[in-house]
Amino acid sequence: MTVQNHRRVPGRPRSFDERHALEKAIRVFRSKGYDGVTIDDLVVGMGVGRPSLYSVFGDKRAVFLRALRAYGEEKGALAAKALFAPTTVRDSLTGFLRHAVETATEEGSAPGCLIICVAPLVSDPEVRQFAQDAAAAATAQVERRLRDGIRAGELPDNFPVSARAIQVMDLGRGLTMRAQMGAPRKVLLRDAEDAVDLVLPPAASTTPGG
Amino acid sequence: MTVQNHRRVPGRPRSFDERHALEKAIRVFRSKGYDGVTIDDLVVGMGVGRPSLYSVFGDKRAVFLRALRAYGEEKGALAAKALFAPTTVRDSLTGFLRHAVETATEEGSAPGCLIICVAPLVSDPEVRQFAQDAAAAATAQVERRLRDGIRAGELPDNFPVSARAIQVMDLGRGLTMRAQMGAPRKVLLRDAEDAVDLVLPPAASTTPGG
DNA sequence: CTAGTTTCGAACAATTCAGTTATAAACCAT
DNA sequence: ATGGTTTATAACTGAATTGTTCGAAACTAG
Repeated sequence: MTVQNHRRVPGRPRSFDERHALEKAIRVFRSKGYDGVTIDDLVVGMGVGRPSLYSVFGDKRAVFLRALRAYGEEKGALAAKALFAPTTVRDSLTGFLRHAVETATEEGSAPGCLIICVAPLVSDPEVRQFAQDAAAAATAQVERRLRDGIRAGELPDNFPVSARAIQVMDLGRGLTMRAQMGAPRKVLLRDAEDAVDLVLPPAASTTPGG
Repeated sequence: MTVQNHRRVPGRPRSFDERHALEKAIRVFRSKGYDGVTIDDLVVGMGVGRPSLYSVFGDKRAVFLRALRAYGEEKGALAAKALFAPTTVRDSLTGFLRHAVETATEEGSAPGCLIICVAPLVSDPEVRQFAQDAAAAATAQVERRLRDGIRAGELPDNFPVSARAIQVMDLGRGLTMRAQMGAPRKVLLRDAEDAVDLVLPPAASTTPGG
C-alpha cells in the first residue's frame, strides 16, 4: 500500500504517513499510559513495522516525546483558539474548559489527556519538563486572556488574574482527571459551566468599583 | 476453650510486618506508578522475600489493591478529620485542601497521590471502581460539610453545595496533579488558600441584619 | 534433642520484551 | 531489464521478568 508523495525519492516508499502514525501513537499512549506500552503495542497500534519504528522514530521514549509534542501543538493551538476567538471573557473560559472536556472524552480514543494525566507520571526529566512548560504556557495564556478582559472593561481592575488563571487550570485538571476516571462528558460539560460561574464575577456587567 | 491471645504459632516467624510492608508498597507505587513497578521493585522496596510476597499478598495486582485500600483508609480518615474537626466551614475546607497538598508533597515519598494520580491510569476494573468510589465518597463528605455550614448559618440557604463540593474536589485534584508534576509545597499551599477564597462567599461572617 | 510447621534465600524454567539482523520487495535512474 | 536505494517482513539474540521450586533456617511441641 503505497502513499503518493509528490517528491519522488529513490527507494521503496513508506507504507505509512509519519504524522498519521504519531496520531495513532497518541491513542496507544492515552489508552495504556507510558510504562504500560510495549514496542509491540506501538508496532500494532501505529501500523509501522518494528525496524521502521526504530529507524524512523527511535525507541519508545523518543516515540512518546514526539507524540507528546504533536499532541501539545494541536492542543495548544485549539486551546488558544478557544481562548482568544470569542469576544467575552466568559465565552473564552467556557470554550477553554469545554474544549478540555471534549478532547478528554472524545470518541475513538481512551478518555484522559496525554499531558495532564499521562506525562506527569513518566519518570523522565525531558517529559517532566515538557509537562511543566505546557502547564506554564497554558496558565499564562489564560492569565493573558483575563488581563485582556480587564483592559476591555469586562473585569474589575483588581481582578486577581494570576490566582484565577491558576484556578481555571486546576479546575480543568480536575475535569480531565475525572474524564480519565470515566466520568461522562455530559456531566463534565455541566461542571465546566459551573466552573466558569465560579471564577468569574457573578455580574458580567460593568465594573462595580472605581 | 483455649485462649488464643498468645499468637505463638508453629513455624519460622515472619521477618516483616504485613502492615508496614504495605506502607512501603505504597511508596513504591507512588514513585513508579503501576505498570512501571516490577516484582523485584516490590521485593526490594517492601523488604519481603519473593516467595513470601506471592504467598502472603499474591501477585502485583493484589499488592496494589491492598496498598490502595490501606492508602484510602488512612487518607479518608485524615480527610474526614480535617473536614469535620474545625468549627468553621472555611477552616474545614482549608484543612481539607492543605491536607491534600501536604500528603501529596510529603518528604520521604514521591510527590502525588495513589488514588488521584496513579489509580485512574490502571486499566483494571476493580481499581477503577475503587477510584470512583473514593472520589464519590470524598465529594459527598465535602458536600455534607457544606450542608452543615448552611445549617449553622455560616452559608446562605441557597449556597450551591453540590456544585461547590465538586469544585473543591476538582481544585484539589489540580493541586495534587501539580504536586506530582513537581510544584513546590509552598506554592500549592498558597493556591489552596486561594481556592478556599474562591469557593466560599467573600463574607464568612453572619449575614448583616436588615 | 527430635519431629513438625512455616518462612527465608537462592536459584530455576518459561515467558515476554527490546533492539538488531538478514532477506525480500518496491521504487527510481539508466 | 539492470543496478542502486530505501523500506517491509520475518526471524533472531540477549536481557529482563514472572511465578515457582528446593533446601536451609527458625520456631514450637513433646
